[in-house]
Amino acid sequence: MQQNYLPKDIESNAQQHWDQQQTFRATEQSDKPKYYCLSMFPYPSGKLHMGHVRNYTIGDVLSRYHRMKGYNVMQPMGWDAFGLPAENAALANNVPPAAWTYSNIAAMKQQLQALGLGVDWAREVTTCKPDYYRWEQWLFTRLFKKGIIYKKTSSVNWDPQDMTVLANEQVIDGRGWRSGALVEKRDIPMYFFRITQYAEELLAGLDTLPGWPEQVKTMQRNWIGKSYGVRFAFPYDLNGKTEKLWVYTTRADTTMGVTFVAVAAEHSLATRAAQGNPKLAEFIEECKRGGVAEADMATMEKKGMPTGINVTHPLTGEQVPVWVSNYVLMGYGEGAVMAVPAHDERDFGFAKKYGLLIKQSIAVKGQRFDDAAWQEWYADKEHGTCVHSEKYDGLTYQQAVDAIAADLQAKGLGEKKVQFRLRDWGISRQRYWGCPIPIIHCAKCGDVPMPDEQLPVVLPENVTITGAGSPLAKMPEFYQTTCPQCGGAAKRETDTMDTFVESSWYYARYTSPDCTTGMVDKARAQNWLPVDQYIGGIEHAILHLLYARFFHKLMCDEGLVPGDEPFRNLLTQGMVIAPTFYREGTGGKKLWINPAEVEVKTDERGRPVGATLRADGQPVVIGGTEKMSKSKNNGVDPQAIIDQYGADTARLFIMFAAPPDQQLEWNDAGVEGSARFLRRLWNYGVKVGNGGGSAIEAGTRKATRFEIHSVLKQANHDMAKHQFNTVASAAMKILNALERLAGVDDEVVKEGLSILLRLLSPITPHVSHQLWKDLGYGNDILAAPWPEVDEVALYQDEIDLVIQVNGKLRGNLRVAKDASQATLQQLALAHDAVQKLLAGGTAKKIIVVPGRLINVVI
RNA sequence: GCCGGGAUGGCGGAAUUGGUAGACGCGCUGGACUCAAAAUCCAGUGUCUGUGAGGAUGUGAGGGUUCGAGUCCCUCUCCCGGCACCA
Repeated sequence: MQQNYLPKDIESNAQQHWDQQQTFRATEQSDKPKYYCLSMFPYPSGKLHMGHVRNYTIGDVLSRYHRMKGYNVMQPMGWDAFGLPAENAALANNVPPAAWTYSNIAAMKQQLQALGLGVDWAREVTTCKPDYYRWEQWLFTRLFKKGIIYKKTSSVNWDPQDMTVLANEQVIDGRGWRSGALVEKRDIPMYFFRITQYAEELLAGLDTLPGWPEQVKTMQRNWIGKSYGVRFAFPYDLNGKTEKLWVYTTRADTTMGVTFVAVAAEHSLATRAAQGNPKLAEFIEECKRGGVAEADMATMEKKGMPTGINVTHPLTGEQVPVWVSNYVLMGYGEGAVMAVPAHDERDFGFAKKYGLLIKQSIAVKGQRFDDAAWQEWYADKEHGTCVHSEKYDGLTYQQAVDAIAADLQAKGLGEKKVQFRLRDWGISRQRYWGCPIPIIHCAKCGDVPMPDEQLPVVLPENVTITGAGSPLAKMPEFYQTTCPQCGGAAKRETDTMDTFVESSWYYARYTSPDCTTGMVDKARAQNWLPVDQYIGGIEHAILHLLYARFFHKLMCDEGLVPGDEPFRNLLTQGMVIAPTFYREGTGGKKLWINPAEVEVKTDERGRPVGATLRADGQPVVIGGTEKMSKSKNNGVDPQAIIDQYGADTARLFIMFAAPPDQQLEWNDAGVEGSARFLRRLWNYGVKVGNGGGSAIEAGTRKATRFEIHSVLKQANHDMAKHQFNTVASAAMKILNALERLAGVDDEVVKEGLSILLRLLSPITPHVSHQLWKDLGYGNDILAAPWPEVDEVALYQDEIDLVIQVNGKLRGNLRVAKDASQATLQQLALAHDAVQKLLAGGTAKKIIVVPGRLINVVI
């Protein structure tokens, strides 16, 4: 046995052992229950970051823990390989996206393997390879024929200088990130998944997922946004014909308070009104400026302009003006809203700004409307009743909605309607590095899906990226083709798919990554699905997880996968954040400095008082602590830690630092502490191996066993709830307890160390593996059972109780375990501290919490 | 703006879910070992006050419920994530 802790040797030995034994190859032939443990696959950016280390360590801890608990574990890994950064890298370094991606994959795979993850690499999936995306294209054609995929126009960010479509991320303060030109909205044709058809199912499915965090389910529910309302029309006259302006509202009870109607700038009525109204046309143009991101739209100053068109209120017959406004979104409902300034905060603000009429139609307990400022109760639908609403006066919310909906229906002008906030999923991207959309445009036959036998449509990999439009659109050899239906000349679609499509079904492909006859091999998919544990960043709470759930339902409809939901249990990990440092450059521009190059000075209490750059010893400014990012240069490279301390230290630190679902602040100092613990563990192992020391006395042995099993009990509880930081702390407590013992030649040491090594092995598998073998516990710790608590060791006949007076701690009391309430009350009253505070008086009340405390109220 | 989270010593965090606030670790202070340093080991470490035993105070701010609140309720502040083309 090595005298010193040498992580490099230990780790390569352990990894070799797992390789040779093919320990992590997962097979379907097993009599154990299956456990499919999946971490969100990485985008191959080139280097592992701390978020990856955290994500994959969590997954590996759960995998190894379940393996020891007797499960047949499958933990796969792959690459979310298509995406925008590859095109950006191509622009910056003049490397084809494919070459860049493949070399990143090779580098990251090596890093992941160095972490010692128990991954079945035989199941590796790479989404940019035709053997993967051909099945995505296959599903696309199926869904296109079924009508689940359809085509319509939609708004994108347009850079008028670079003549290219920009991602929201590439729009900075309303300008293109490279050109600096003001971005415009532009309507282009795109393919959409009809996810709204599954809205009800996606919503209901959330109730079948007790293993998901409540916050994620709440976010998804709100995102789907089911609302019960009324869709109705304001009739108006157009060239002698009666037209209808449709709106949707969840507050039909306030219909009598409508004073205007607002439509989105893209609404057909706005377009029509702008003809012959240059000012309005100009305003609509102005609304088209800026990007399409909702956060920007919603924080914009609310602006509007009258159309000059009046419509008829369907109940009162009054004329109400129609306004165009930037606060109405074309994508939701009808792209038009009835405005009730008295009972909607946004309408109120708008009406105040433009001097529009405000008409109260609801009152809570007779309260009078005051149009000077917005009051909470204006929008109170629980307690309000209709006022100034003619025949509806006195009705409550539900009564008024029912009555008004019925009247509108009788007039043929509306009806109750369930509406979803969820929009159909647009998947066309005007980019190169993505999965080609398998459609051929034929002048005669229209949009023709590729026949199965012609799939895949292979993406050419040797291209030059210019930043202006997709290279595919400039490659006749790619787009010139013939129509599969009529055989005439036709043009291949040059848009690619949203990369969310690839990440929506990879979890299923892992079950049979080699399948050449379909998306998945049904038998193997049936064996492994659903995923038992999914682990990934909280930032994926809505989009990715919703799309993957949607895809599972689509694949289920194709008979490919079992069940309704893909992920039984979900663990959302918090982000890794780090301090930022900078210096002011010319013009106040901040030059960000990596934490690794900075020396932080602290005072004698350890408080940071300043920081200097190691290179020149001159001060730098300490910025905030933020999400690790390239732009703030505060990313910490995990490789440096693995190289210096080994993978076990890196894994232990990241697990010990915080519970997995919590945000984690990176701090190098803690790494040192984790390394120190593993060194201590190793040294203790060496000491036990050598044997010796004084004999352990029976009382000490009993107390130590009590301590170890108490800690184990808590640790097992924490493990079950995925609180790995306290599991690590439990391991430290056990080592502390063992080190306090005078000798090592004792059963309690053998037992304690065996518990400690097994408890630690999911977190620090290499050192645990080596010590387990070296100390003769067995050949492979992974084959050992998970340690269980010996309840006998936990038996005590006396316990400590806390004595409180008026809820404040005043003393302790050692009592027999089964002492009666009366005895305890008596003992408490007799306690010195209680006597002193009672000062001869009597206690008002004595509260006994069994096994915990006695509170004397005086 | 909307939706979802979070805030506990100098720092990361713990608290058996309403019952001893600060486990475990980092840092810091003092000591041992050493020619010295590193490493290691021992002791101390929320704040204020007191020579001391002790006392007071303390979980973002303010209020409330309770014998008892970090935990429950109300109001507020700040920070973080998402907002449909970053992944």
